Amino acid sequence: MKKILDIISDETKKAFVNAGYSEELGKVTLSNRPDLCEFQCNGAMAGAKQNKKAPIMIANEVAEQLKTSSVFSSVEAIMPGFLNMKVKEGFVESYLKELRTSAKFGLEDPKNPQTIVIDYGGPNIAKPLHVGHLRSAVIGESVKRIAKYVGHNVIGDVHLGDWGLQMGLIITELQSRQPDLLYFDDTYTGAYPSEPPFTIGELEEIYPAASVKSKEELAFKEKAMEATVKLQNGVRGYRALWKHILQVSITDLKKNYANLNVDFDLWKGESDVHDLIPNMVQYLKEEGYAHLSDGALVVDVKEESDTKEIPPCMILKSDGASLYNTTDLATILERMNQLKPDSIIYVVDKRQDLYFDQVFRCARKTKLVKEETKLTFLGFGTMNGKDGKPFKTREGGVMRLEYLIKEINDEMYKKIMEGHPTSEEEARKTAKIVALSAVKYGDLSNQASKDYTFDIDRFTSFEGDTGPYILYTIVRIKSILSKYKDQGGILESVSLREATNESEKALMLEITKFNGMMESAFLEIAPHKVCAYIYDLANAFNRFYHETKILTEENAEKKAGWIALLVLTRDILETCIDVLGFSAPERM
RNA sequence: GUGUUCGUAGCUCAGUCGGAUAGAGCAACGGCCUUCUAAGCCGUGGGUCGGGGGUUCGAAUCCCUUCGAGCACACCA
Repeated sequence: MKKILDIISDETKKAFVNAGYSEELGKVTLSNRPDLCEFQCNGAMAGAKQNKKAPIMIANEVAEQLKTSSVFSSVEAIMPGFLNMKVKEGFVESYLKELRTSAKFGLEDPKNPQTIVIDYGGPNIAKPLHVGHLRSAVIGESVKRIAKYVGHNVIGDVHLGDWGLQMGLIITELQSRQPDLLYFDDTYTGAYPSEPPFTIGELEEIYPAASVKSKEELAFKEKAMEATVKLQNGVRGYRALWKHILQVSITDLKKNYANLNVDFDLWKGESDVHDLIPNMVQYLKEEGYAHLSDGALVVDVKEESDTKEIPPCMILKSDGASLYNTTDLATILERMNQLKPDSIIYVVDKRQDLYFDQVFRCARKTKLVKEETKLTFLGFGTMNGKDGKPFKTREGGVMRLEYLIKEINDEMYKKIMEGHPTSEEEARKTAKIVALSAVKYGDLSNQASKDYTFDIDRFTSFEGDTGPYILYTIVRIKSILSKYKDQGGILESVSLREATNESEKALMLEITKFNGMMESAFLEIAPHKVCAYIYDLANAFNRFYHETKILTEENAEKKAGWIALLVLTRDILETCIDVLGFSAPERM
């Protein structure tokens, strides 16, 4: 269905035309003076010059035209030429009634659904997740869900870092610890065990140890590089070992991502495109795109309009090895072949801006992507600690994501037990849900591209503009609805009524904004708009709640109308938090 | 050095691609629970939108300039 602003704008545009002015002047926006009106139109001022007329005169003429409108309850022309308008309660009521019966609260399905690949997560399988992975997962998941909700065909790909020197390091360290393993026996031709020769706990210890060793012992590093080449060349034992690493690590990653309510459609990694690289490189050479520069194979990506020097995109290092750019280009190639996306969105640290600029340009220039395919870099800012510097543990190390989440879960558990004591089991469960909302809302309510301050104290205090506040609002509504049912009310049979007071109308108007909000959150890839919206909606509800005694209302129809409004508010809030990647408990 | 992002209340952030008196939250202060969850609601104080120019009826928003901060700048990912 149409957005409410469009309906109102159409109405106003007609009035402008009838008064003898051009149509585009009739564009209506939300009021930025809610004390004066609900909607406003500034077209009279814009039209003053072209019509050589005082803006207030134009505004008056238009206001006159709108007097008989079925939409507006009042339209005032205010100096110097604002049109301040309020809409009829009945208009809002009928709009909401239609909205309530539509599939997505008034949001229309896209005319041309797109296939969108979202590349996010990007964990390194040699290392446990740390706080640096949080933003990509949280933002990417939300972007994915928003696009899905809007009606596109969306594929989330975790894009594992599973193919570099890191693998060689682990294998080499493993060999020095357990040289007798079958995997290192070149003469062995039988099948390898299905059980890995290490646990996730050991794996987590092996990599850092190997990493340190490689910096101290040149011989070890060389051996690791050798092992990497052997692995990439397909040496059986190494491949088998690598598969074990992958399997153990992915199991652990899935568990961690599941705790964050993040899930991927594809668990592809750099290794998946390894076999595509030789042909791709050959293609780039044959078509004359790539040339040698200082021994490395590069593609020039400079453009006339550049205001700065853009270095060429490197395809192969001077030693012939592939690198980050290579696998990313090959990944684009693979995605184009297998998924044929209209759009690929990368949710990556914004410091990689230049890299992706090079990769995108290279992919376009060399026609690895179709001209119509959109490549988008959604760079997110750094997660800083209270001191404004990148987030660290108290000891100054990198904090594991698991520990961070645990810390917040525990804090939340304490809070719940202080507030509304309940069984240990339920409190733990609720704490987990609320904690996740605190972390995710805290992240998503900021613009993705900006650095933001991760302040555990602030996030666990959950007052004001926070995830828990949103959940609290939902829980309040749920509580009323369940009591209504206890009274014998039937939620399915209630129907909306005209607003009878200011706060009720304000709540209803807030609901009408849902479709427009979701549309722009998708177009602008901006989950923070969803946050801003539900905060406003929750505020509108809480004001209404404080003014209105719902369950004790004697007029049954009136009460049912309010219940219908609550159901709608709850459904929209829950839809929004689902799109943000968290959920609400029944009680808290 | 070049480029880039940014600078809004004491702190953390919004500000609908030029509109009216720049908004929230936290912190401070003052009200509101015998009645649907007080993790809430209502109110008070707090700002030369980094500085200076310009564009126009009108600028936090657009342009120029200046100061300050972060980040990036081919064989790492």
